[in-house]
Amino acid sequence: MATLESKTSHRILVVDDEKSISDLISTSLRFVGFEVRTAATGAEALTVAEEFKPHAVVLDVMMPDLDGFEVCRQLRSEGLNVGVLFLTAKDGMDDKVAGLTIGGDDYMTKPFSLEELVARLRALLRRIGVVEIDTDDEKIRFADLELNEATHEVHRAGHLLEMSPTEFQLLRYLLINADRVVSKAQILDHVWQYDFRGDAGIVETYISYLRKKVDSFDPPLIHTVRGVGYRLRLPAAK
Amino acid sequence: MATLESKTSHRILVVDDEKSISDLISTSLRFVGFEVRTAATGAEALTVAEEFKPHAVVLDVMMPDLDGFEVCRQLRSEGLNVGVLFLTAKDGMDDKVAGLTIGGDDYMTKPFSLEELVARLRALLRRIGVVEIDTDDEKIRFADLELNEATHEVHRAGHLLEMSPTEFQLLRYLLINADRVVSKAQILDHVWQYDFRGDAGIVETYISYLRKKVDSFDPPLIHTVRGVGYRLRLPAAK
DNA sequence: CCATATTCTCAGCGTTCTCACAGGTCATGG
DNA sequence: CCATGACCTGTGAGAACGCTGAGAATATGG
Repeated sequence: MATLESKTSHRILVVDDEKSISDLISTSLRFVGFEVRTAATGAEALTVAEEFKPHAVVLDVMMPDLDGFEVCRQLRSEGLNVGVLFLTAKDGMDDKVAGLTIGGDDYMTKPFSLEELVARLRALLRRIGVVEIDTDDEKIRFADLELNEATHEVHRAGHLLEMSPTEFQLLRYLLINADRVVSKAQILDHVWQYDFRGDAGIVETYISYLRKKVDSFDPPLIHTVRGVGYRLRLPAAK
Repeated sequence: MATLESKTSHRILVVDDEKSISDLISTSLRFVGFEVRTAATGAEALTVAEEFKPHAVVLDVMMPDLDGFEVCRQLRSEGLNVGVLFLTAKDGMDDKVAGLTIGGDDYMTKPFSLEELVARLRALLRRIGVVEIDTDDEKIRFADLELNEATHEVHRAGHLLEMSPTEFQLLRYLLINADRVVSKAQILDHVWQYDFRGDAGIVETYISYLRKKVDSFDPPLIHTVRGVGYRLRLPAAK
């Protein structure tokens, strides 16, 4: 309930020549409440942007016509106050990947997880000033559990918990969906990189890791819903 | 972030014939809160300045039509109380420019780092008297660590620490972003010269250098957030 | 021009993380 | 109560990550 974005939905332009990628991204972004438009080429991106006036652009660096940098430059020169989240291929061309974090911009390497994409995009909108700066926005809380995006810290009952990157992402996903059941498949789709081809059993392993850390305090917050998935909740006993 | 200048934003005119450079600069300056206008030629600079009335000008010395000195001269003859930060190519004419810094002006050689650009520009505005002189403005503090912009000195627990230029800049960047995680990519983009094409591993090396100096005292302040970046923090976060 | 400081690359090393697997435990339906 | 499938968790291999020393390359300042 807390995370329903019923208020102003922000406009995001997704630019990638691989349809499977831009579909994946746009579906996810729409689901979390953004208004999304897509473009498959740099030229198309500029055309669409002019009319759509996006608050942020998710932009593949490697594209057939104009590369991401050029598109970014032209967007900016049109005076749009737009944030850019660059997507770059992991392998090779590390040399061209310089200067992507100037201004409020950011970048991610493919493949990424959808959770991280959304988190980074929100952080970017916050920095750009599109969304009002509420310092609490950087924290997600549930009961006495608190996750801080800016410092990457997790506290439970005042104690600092050490978390690996994957544990952190998994916990964030559970927190965002607090009180709701999320299936292992959902978790896999959102928290793991989209090209992950392993067993869903990995989720059980990580839930186990999380429990050792998060639920070493009372009451336990991570609950199994047998046959369905997992759910973050407080014991009904009040 | 902590560096949002919500108060009076100062007007900066950026003059460079290379679009990629003026884009880079203006993006950075806008992000840290300045109001920016750009010009691609000396003639255009004069026109824009007349109407824009900038507090300071970032001015490339080498330009197709009028050179930076001539532009500067004409700006001054119009009675504008304007500070000038010259940009010069690495080779030659350093001495020619050096003479111009006797006023409130300053100069930097290309390529430069964005951190340094912003720091120099702020110092210049302070000297020019555009921004009120607050001696505290020249120091950045975190715990018992103090970095002085004016004297370029760093103290920890009362001890003076010797720092190389890069170490100083890196520490400043960490201090500005105290308590929040900064990635190696961010550090590279802000602290290193914009044409640096090396590995991000260099950041690890410099963090190591910094630790030997800054964290030879207790408690350690520079912390690694594995898989994400680095963070300046007090362990006091119980 | 030399001495020194600084920047940067690289590779070895230890640590942490990811993930598969497998045997144990538990809830549920018969 | 048992059988069954779902879930839990310890173990360990391999990979990824980060730290640091050594030394080459470069800049700096007398």
